[in-house]
Amino acid sequence: MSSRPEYRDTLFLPSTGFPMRAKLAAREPEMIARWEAMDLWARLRASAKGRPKYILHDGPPYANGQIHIGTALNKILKDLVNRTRQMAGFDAHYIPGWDCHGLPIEWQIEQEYRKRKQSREEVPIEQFRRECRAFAEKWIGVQMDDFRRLFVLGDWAGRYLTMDFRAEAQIVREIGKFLLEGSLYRGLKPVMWSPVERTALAEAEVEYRDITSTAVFVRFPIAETATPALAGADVVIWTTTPWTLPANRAIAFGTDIDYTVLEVQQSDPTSTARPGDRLVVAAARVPAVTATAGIHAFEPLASLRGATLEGTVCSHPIAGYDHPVPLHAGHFVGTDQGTGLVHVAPAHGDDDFELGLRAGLEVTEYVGDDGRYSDSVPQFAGIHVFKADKPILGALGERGKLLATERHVHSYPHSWRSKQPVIYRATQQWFISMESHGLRAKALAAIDATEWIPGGSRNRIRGMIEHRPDWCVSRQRAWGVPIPVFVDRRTREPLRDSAILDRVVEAVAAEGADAWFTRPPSEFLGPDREPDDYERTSDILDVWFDSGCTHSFVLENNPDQHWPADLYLEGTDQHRGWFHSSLLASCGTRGQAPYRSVLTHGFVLDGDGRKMSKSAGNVVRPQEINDTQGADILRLWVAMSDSTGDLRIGDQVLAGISDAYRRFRNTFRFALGNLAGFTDAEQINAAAMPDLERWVLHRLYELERVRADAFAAYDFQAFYRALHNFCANDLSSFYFDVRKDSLYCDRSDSVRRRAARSTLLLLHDILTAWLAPVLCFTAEEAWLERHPGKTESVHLRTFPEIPESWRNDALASSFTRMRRVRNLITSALEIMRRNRTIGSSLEAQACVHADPDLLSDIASHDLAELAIASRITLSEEPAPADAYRDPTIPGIAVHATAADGKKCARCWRVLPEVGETPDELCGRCREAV
RNA sequence: GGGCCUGUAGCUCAGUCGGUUAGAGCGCACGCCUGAUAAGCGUGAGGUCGGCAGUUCAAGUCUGCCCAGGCCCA
Repeated sequence: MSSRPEYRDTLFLPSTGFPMRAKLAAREPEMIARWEAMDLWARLRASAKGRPKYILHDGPPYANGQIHIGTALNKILKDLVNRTRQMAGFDAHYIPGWDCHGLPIEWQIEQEYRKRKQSREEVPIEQFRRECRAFAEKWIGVQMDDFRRLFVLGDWAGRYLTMDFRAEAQIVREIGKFLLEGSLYRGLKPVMWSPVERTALAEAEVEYRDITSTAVFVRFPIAETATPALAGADVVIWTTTPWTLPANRAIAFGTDIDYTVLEVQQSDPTSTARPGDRLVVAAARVPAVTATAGIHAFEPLASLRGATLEGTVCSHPIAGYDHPVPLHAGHFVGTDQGTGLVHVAPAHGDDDFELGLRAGLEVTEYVGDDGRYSDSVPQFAGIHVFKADKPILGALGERGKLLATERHVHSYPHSWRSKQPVIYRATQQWFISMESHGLRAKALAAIDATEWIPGGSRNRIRGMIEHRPDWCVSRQRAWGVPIPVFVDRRTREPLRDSAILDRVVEAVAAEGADAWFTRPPSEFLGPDREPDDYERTSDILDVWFDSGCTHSFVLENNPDQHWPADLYLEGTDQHRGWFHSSLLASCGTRGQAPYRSVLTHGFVLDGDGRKMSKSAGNVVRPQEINDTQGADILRLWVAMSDSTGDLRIGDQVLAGISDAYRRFRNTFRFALGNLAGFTDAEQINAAAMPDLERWVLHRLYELERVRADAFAAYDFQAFYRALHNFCANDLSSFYFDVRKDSLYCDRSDSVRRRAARSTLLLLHDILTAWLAPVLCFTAEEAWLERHPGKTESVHLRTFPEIPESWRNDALASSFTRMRRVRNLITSALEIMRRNRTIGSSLEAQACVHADPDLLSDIASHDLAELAIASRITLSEEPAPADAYRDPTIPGIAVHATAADGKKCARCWRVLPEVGETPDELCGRCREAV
């Protein structure tokens, strides 16, 4: 039984230059250099010339920092879409872009000034804008390097920037359309205002944090009422923002809320509530309010429904504020906290403003840009509103109107950039009306006409569009596209003149948005208008308007693209961001959405499903994965995750991805190793192949259908999971394992070996194409191993045609049954292995006992070959008692024993024929050597 | 607090119209092989289907509530 080492040299053992260890982190950059040297992008475009276009329009990342794992996910997903569409026969010309204007960049430049103890006001606006531009350029370079390191294919040389002059000019033209149409209007509205940054903020620029405020209970004496029970009483309001009290113009009550008029009988000596005082509060709040105010005993005098309060008028509690304070119904009033009576300052809240509109209240402009009360404000002029608590409380106390104070922790809006609290403040802003020209209706219709994946996206954006207020597009900042409007000094009306707009667009296209600020107004106004009659708007546009216009300057009038885009693909946060602003900008100017489909992906969480944050220390950086494991690992993670929901990434997840990667890689390695020296002459066609090979081809046919369906639905995970299972289940543990004997030991001219090698070639050909979109580097490496050439690339290929003739359902179901029997045999062998009767399965033989009808099906297969045993016999006789059975597979048993005969010194099978000659070889091997 | 979404094995995911004992791959444990070798093969363990209630002859699947997580908003 001794094996003869010299026979090793007569075998065809695998041989390949494709290493088992990938060394991706080191090799990937070399491969990128090679693709750039061969100008892969230009070759791709040339090869796709004339094919139908597929346009995925890139949502521009913001150019102010390193990319994070979410950015990487987004770009890799886009790349998967583009590559799979390109390989499916489309011309996928992808133009990446960047969002360049806006507050975050301005803020960083200002920070640099602050570090140098320099004020921004000392710097000319052109210089400031120049610095912002340089800052954006720097980060665009950094981000582009990272994207290219991930091997995201795109027109990097032709990338778009929202700060390109032609982009800025087009953005001016787009806002100009709203101006000329009349839906752009100027209005006074409370907006979120950051006193630190001195600008209005969009909701997207605000984050909520918990703060502790001094909440106050304030008494408003009733001055006029038709209800006798109210005479002489004080209405008590509660607010967490005492600084808004000077702007108070009304008090809101709930129509259906029950209120109590109570008379104080006994109170704490420190309390401002004196016996005999009468107070009005919601019945539900009486216990809380009296407790806070130190009222120990009281008498409820009357109880009345909110509606009866209408018509009652209070006087203002602070000296010097003599205006009446009427009571009005407000739908926003509740009794969860406070007093059930809400102080209304129309200048300082949305609800307040709306109530003020209905009730005809004055909107005060008491607070300036810097957050200080303006000079006209009695008592408090010049005081910053965040430092106003003390003087306001003092003024209330002077008149005995401060009933109580308490510390109150609540969530409050902050600028996400400066982390400083913001205020609601009435300011002059530019708005795009949702109603005046039917924008809301157009947008809703466009939502219905768009495909949303997953389906929940439609509901989400619909709800937002249905309820959103008019779009506030102005910002009192410098780094952005100007709102190109002249306002008539006398009428305060914006000038709507297309000739002026044309001149502005032309100037911006030539010298950038600076032109608006630096050119004399007369150049734009033309000879017929007197510059002194008009005021040039200095506001710039909300950056969401910029990015909402990318479709117009990237897709339209571009022969490489088309409008609308086939797909927008962004994270789920973009329902309120880019999906939203693009929809409004496009519906307002073109009446339809700029996209046919919108695909959304989730957010990346850590290994435990938690949000990543610097403070939690659970941030996974894509750059680090590239530099350690390789971009192919990161790409495979994307392809094998369900990106419609949130994704997890962490050591354990990445370890799993690495395992999957190794399976794919070793599949390539096995095929390549066994294809050494393979030539066209050796190849045979499918019809001449054994059943085993034809079954492999059938499986490829099935996978092709999964592939086509999955890619069409952007469900990459479904296909790559199926492919991974195929490599593990069907190839490695079955087909490859079975065919090793033939590949290593058969004569080189045997049909069986030739069929196996032909199949390996097909597998190599098909799997390199199928994996090319994901494992860009590895698939290329495997492809070049058989197709060397300076300008050769797997990425220039399309998906191979899989012939319908490979389909063989009957064979497939027969194989399914056979593999069940095979499992039974391997289980039986395992028992012998435990008993130390055998080690290798080739040391065993087995007899399969079964009913005749079962046997006839099994008999069509060479079970010894398929189960890698030395002999399998079939018998209709009842099985011996110690035979292996599986209760779930009735009517069949396997009786396994040590194989009869001697071990062939070359192929290691144990056969009776070995030893008949002195060479200790089986018949097949004797002939082969 | 509101809107949208997610929750099945340690991980990544299947699970059709409600219908047998809930599956796969990986990982893990144990064993084998040493001719894919920092590989390969086999066997096995592992689940209160987030929880509770309801509808039903029957619920991972339908309904309600709750819990946890995410995005957006307040």
